[in-house]
Amino acid sequence: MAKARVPKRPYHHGKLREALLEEAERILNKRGVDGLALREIARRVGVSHAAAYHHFEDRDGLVCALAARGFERLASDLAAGARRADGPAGFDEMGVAYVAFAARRPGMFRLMFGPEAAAGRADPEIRANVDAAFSILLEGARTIVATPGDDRAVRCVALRAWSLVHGLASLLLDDQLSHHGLALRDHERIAREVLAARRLLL
Amino acid sequence: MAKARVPKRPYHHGKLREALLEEAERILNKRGVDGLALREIARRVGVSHAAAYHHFEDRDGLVCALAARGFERLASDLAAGARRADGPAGFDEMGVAYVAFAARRPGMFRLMFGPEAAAGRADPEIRANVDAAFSILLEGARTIVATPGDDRAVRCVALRAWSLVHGLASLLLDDQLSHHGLALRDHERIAREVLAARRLLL
DNA sequence: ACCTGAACACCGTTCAAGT
DNA sequence: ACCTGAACACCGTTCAAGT
Repeated sequence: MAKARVPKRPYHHGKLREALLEEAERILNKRGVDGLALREIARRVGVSHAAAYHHFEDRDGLVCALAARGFERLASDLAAGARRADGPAGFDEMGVAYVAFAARRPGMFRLMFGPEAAAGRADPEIRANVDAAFSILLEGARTIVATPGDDRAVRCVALRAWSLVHGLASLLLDDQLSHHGLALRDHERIAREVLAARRLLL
Repeated sequence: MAKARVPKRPYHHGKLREALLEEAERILNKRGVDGLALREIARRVGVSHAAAYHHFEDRDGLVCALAARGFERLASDLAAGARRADGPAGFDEMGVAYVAFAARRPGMFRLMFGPEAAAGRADPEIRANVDAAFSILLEGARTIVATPGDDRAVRCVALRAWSLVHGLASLLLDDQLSHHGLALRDHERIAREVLAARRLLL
């Protein structure tokens, strides 16, 4: 019998970057950004701890790459939300979708807006995804504003709406509301209640 | 000449807990929660790296103690804000004060609501301070609601207002708005603009 | 072009021992 | 009651060397 000559994994992984990001996201969902350790990710993917540095500048580089993916998904979730209803009601649905995104992916949500991804705010890949998400928000704001041509008014409404849902999502995730009988699991009902002030954002 | 017999610092520090917290806050303001290292804090206070464990259960314990101080200051800032104007306008001032607190102490603000202080949400010392801050918010909400006796309505307004200012503060700190011409340094003007929808929170 | 192992300078945490 | 030093098991990051 010939000895096992074929190594289980070839020296070159082939799609290590992808594999690292996927493993990272698994850990992110379970233990949050602070639980993300480059060495552990490499270990679990079955590669040396130094290998990751051929695909990311450093730990923050990987965090930024994750953030880029997050904003991509957020944009698509927001667009899907807007499609659930016509006109102004579609804007409410976007808000509900925003909070739902945070509730479904708390680790990712915190990572996207956290200080470790701050370096990536300038990165063109991330910027493009962030801008895409923001454009969807602007379009939504345009549908509820009295003068859709007034860009300043549209941006003001968008800022209020973003602040409102971002704050609600953050407070829910950070467990600040459960002592007032508002549980994370009821995020959809709570979001609708908070957004009932919609025409009041104007 | 007698040799220096009096040690610079006695074996027992006396108020080590205080000293550690103060040094921690200095670092917190400069480098954020992630920059907080128990060993470095001890080193700078001039004490062994294990000494801190006689005053805090672990690193999260120190973070929670910092959070308790933070909520105390937030409550006093909010109260001071409310005193700046009578009636409903006082509620706006509270919102401005909330955002100003975040802008002045970004590291502290993030720590207070971040995942590392999550363990402390149950701690009675922190709870008392959080509840004190929340009570001030509720009182403010009561002044702008049409039916101050309707507790449900008051809490709903409070939640909207809190979400709005918390979201705005977070987005400003996390540098999500600077690309839209909204700089952290203009936090007061921006907060007033966003809060101009006050009577619309109802 | 991509991956490895050893090395370095940090951490958090524990614990027996000192004052 | 409070503090120390050594020890352990982790990190992130770098770099010469391997394939």
